[in-house]
Amino acid sequence: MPMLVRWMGDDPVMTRQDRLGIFIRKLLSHSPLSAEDQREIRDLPYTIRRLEPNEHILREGEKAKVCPVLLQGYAYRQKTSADGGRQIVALKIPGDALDFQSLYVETADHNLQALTPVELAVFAIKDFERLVAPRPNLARAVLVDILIEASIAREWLLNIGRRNALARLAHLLCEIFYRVQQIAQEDVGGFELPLTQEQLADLLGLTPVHINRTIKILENAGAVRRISRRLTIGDMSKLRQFADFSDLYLHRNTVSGI
Amino acid sequence: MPMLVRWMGDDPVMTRQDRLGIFIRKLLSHSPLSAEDQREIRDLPYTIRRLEPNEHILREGEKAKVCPVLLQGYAYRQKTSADGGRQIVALKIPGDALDFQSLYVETADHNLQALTPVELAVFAIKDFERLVAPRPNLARAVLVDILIEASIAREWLLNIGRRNALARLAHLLCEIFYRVQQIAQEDVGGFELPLTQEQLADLLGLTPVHINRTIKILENAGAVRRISRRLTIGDMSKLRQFADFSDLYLHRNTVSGI
DNA sequence: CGGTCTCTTGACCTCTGTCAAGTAGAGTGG
DNA sequence: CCACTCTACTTGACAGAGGTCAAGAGACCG
Repeated sequence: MPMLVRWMGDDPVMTRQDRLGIFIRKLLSHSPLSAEDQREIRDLPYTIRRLEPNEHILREGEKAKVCPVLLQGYAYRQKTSADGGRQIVALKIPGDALDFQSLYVETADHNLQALTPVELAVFAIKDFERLVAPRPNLARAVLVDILIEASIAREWLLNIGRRNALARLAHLLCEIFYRVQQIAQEDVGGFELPLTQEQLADLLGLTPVHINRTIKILENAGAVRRISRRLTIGDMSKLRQFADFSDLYLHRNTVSGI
Repeated sequence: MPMLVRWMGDDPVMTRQDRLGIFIRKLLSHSPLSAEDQREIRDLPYTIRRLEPNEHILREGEKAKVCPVLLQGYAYRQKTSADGGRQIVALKIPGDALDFQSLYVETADHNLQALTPVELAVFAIKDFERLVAPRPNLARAVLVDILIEASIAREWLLNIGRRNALARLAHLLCEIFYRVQQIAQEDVGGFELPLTQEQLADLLGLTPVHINRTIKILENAGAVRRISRRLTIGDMSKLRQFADFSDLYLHRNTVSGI
């Protein structure tokens, strides 16, 4: 395992409550929660589930019976067109709740799968609902989480609809870096991307071959580095220039109300 | 005004409460609301605001102070890239709430503008919050509304990322037809699109010239018709074939729980 | 009836896709 | 430690969908 997961703690000393720390940190990054709110989350019963890359967490058309939160690894939402084209429509990183949607809507409209080996904390929907319903702060945190994911989807629409391959790739890398940085407890300066070029292609509406060519441009410009096959950020400011990146759409610590 | 707005009622006999009917109908299309819930909405104070095409309802970076609902006309969410590329990231039709997001998040991450001449019902955020907070059914309806918009954004990602121009355009036309049909009280068989080719281009990540070429293909196939400049559906089943369209992602009448 | 905004069309260009062959790591078994 | 295999990456030649440019034609509007 590369350093990417170091700060996610495989530490056997961690208690069950500790393991949810990353989830709480994620929620706190956009919503204020009282110490009691946090404790209530930590005290919620859950089971740990581990999946291999590309295993399904939820399938299009299904009804979810549980509420999974990503503790380790990456996951993605994916849809396919009739002619087999695959599009990844969301990328989830450690700390992200994977399926708040199923708390409120009957059937899944996309496939939810593990991208890397993942570890999930799986709550029962009933438990989660009972927790959130009477606590406005938590209900709001869930809502804000949903809204931020929607905002990211809109930025992706702009990215895929209007930016060329180079800017598109740079933009995605910037976003991942910012998001990982946000939930990491330490600096993630040189973190390594666990994405294959095929996955990058499916994220960006491009082909693997063109991703390869585009990475090389970023690499030659020094914006990105590679150790063997692993992609690493070389020069963030260069990357941002390529990307036309602004983090406004990530809504970091910009909650209204309380 | 073409038949498109006929069923939206400019009828002067309509009371203030009546005018909100289309909003309630939209909410009912995905969430059950008691008669009392509905009355509470109708009794909420609001002001009417009319805007011309492309006028801003909300600007990126701003904080909304009101909660607008679209009564007549179309509106859109839009983002631009550094090199001036414009992408429409959401299309709103009569009955749609335009900005539930601002109830929960500090700053707007996109521009919200009128596409045609529009009529808005504008609620005060405070009023709306006071209405929704103690009513779980209404809170849930707001949430489901937000989730369905997010689902549409994901389908658009697939559409723009993986479908060619022909399927892409056909898919958008199918979606608009289904959505308009859903809130219309009568059959909207031959309804006319109020979109220019440039707007279609900005919706689909294409150029106006290519939209023009693509419309002609659909027209020659009989999937679409044109009277002067106005686009009309010619043959829905053909259009669906071009589009690889399934309406699952619109989540029509598929709510979980109460 | 001139002005303006769309739409239309053709010629040409280029970004990205396709195909195909080859290379390099990572893992496995001997 | 060395084959062997599998998967991912790399590269080049070529193709094609969609973009760009530019000029002209239709609508619509005062």
